[in-house]
Amino acid sequence: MKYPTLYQAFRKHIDLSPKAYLDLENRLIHKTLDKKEFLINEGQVIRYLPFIAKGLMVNYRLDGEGEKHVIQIRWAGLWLGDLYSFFSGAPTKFNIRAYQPTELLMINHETFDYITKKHPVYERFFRLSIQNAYIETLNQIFNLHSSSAEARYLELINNVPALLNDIPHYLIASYLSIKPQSLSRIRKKYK
Amino acid sequence: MKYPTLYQAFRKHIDLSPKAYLDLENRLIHKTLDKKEFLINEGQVIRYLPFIAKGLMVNYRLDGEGEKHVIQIRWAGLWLGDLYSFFSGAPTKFNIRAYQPTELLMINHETFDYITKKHPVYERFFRLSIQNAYIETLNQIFNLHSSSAEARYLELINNVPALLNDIPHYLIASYLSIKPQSLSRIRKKYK
DNA sequence: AGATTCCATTCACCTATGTTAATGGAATAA
DNA sequence: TTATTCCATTAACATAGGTGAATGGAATCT
Repeated sequence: MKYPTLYQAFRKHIDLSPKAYLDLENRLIHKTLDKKEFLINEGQVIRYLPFIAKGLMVNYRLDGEGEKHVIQIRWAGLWLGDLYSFFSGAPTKFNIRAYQPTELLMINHETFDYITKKHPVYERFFRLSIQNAYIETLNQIFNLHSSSAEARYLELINNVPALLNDIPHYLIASYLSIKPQSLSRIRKKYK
Repeated sequence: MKYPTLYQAFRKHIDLSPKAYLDLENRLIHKTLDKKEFLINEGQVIRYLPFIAKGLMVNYRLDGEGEKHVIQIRWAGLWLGDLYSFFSGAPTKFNIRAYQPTELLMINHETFDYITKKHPVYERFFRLSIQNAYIETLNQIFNLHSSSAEARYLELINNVPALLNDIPHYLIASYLSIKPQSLSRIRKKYK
């Protein structure tokens, strides 16, 4: 078993035999990204379901003025990507980029079809994954509605204290939906 | 066929024979809600997947101060509810309420299990539905990040002009994440 | 019908965050 | 190493949206 983190990620949601896991593990595509390297850009079709084995990735969209808006920040142990683009074949609207040296384990369509047919428990896993991703974004909307930027900042660094050292602050500001200057202003209050 | 709207909703995503559709239609639970009647409240477990045949429903969450935050507004032809609560059995954090006389067609667990086993195409439909709901919320987050309240208002009434007559303005304000006074201020500009 | 509650609107004032510009240090490139 | 770009921070000023209070009309209750 080369990637116990991945096995654990599955076991959190489904009852998966080591054998069924290894059947998948042997088919994974391993990909390494340097700091600031892109996994995918707006307009491309994503052909993989990527799991972050190590590192940190940021998912942002560009608005009409070309301004970046960070929608997701994801780290080791999590999936990311654009499920819609993967399943529908439509070009993505997202830009997904590593901000630390990152290792990905990726499932392509062929492997996805194979393992969900061979081990139906994986089908359940991916349905649960989408469901969880959906719930998480609903929470994110609720937070944007109900908490101030300051409160969102405090919650974020409380949950993921390492974040401030791992990515540029302007990306954290963008994720919080404020400008870097405002983030600085908030941070000053807590020094 | 009693509910062509529902059949159309399925046909938008999957290739469904009338026979397979009728097999479901006969098992639907029909529910009528009065104006302002709740479908479900925070803390309850939702036991159905509801489709809106007629009317209009609002989904909101309460924050720590007891303030309502409207997360979704949904109308005829759409599904709603809390997929997470339905599939996991966990109590919901949402309050779902009709704001017009509403008719729902609901699928319970027994029916869900039956039709997805009998007609696997339904399985695909529900995976696509979750996926679409997920994409929609990602868009909602992007809009909250990238557009002003004024721009979000203009987009909303452009997409759903009837909304202003169908629900109280304070709910629209909440959905836009502003106060009713601010909505009035914006509306004044466009008279 | 009359009383009551609810709701949209307006106004004056307030606050959080945006904007523009400047600075210096850190990271990167030559 | 030096030059250059990038980034976090600060400050002064600008603005979108919040707050609290008042008003009048619509809807609901008795």
